[in-house]
Amino acid sequence: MDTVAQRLHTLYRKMDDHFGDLRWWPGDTPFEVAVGAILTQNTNWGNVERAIDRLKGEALLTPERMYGLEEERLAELIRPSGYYNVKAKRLRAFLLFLMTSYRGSMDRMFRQETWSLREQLLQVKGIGEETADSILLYGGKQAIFVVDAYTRRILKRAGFIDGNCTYGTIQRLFMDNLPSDHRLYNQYHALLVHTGKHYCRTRPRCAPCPLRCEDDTCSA
DNA sequence: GGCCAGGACACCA
DNA sequence: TGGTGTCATGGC
Repeated sequence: MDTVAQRLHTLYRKMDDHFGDLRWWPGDTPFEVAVGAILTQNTNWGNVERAIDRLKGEALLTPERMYGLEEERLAELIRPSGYYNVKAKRLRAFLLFLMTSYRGSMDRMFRQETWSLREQLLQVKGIGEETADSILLYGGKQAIFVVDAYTRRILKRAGFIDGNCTYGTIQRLFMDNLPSDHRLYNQYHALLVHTGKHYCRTRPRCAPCPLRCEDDTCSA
C-alpha cells in the first residue's frame, strides 16, 4: 500500500509528464497576480483577462492608480469579469490594506512572515483562503499550497478525500506530504487546474486524460 | 436557452 | 457550525 506521499507524487508525475511546465500564474507582476486572484473568484479566466486588459489599456494596473479610482468607475472597468460590483468592493478593500499597511508596495508586503501575512490577508473583506493563498504562492513565491474547486474534484476522484473535507485539511494533505517548495506547489496546483479544465468535466470518460480514470465520475 | 466557471460572505436555524 | 441565497459576465 503506497503512502499518501507516494500517491501524491504519482499523481503529480502523471500530470507533469503529460503537460510539462505550465509556467503559472498568468500575470506580469505580483500586483497583477493579486488583482487576478480576486477577479477570478468563481469566474472563467477568459473573462478575468478581459477585465485585466481593460485596466492595462487605461494604464491603471498599479496600486496607486487603482486606489485613486471611484468604485463605480472601477466596477465598470472590471465588468467583463462578472460580479463586478462585489469585486470592485473587494479590490478596493485589498487596495486600502496594501496602501495603508505597506504604502502600496507588494515587495514590502511580502517581507512579512508567510503565515502572519496570510492572517492579515484573511482579515480583508473579500479575500478568503483560496484567494489569500493564490496571492502568497503565485504573487509572493511563498510555499503555500492553493486549494480550489479543481483540486477538490480531482482529489475526490483519486480517492484522497471524501466530500466533506475542509480547505485546511486538504491544504495540510499536500503540505504535510510534499517538500516545502513554492515551485513544486506552483506547478502542482497549475497541473490540477489544467487537468480539471481540459479533461475532468467531460463524459463519459476522460481518456486521454493523464489521470487515466476508469470510472464514470468525471464531473464529480 | 441552460449550464458552468481557478469564491466569499451574509443570513439563518 | 453548516446549509442556502446572492453576486453576473461570456463561452459553449
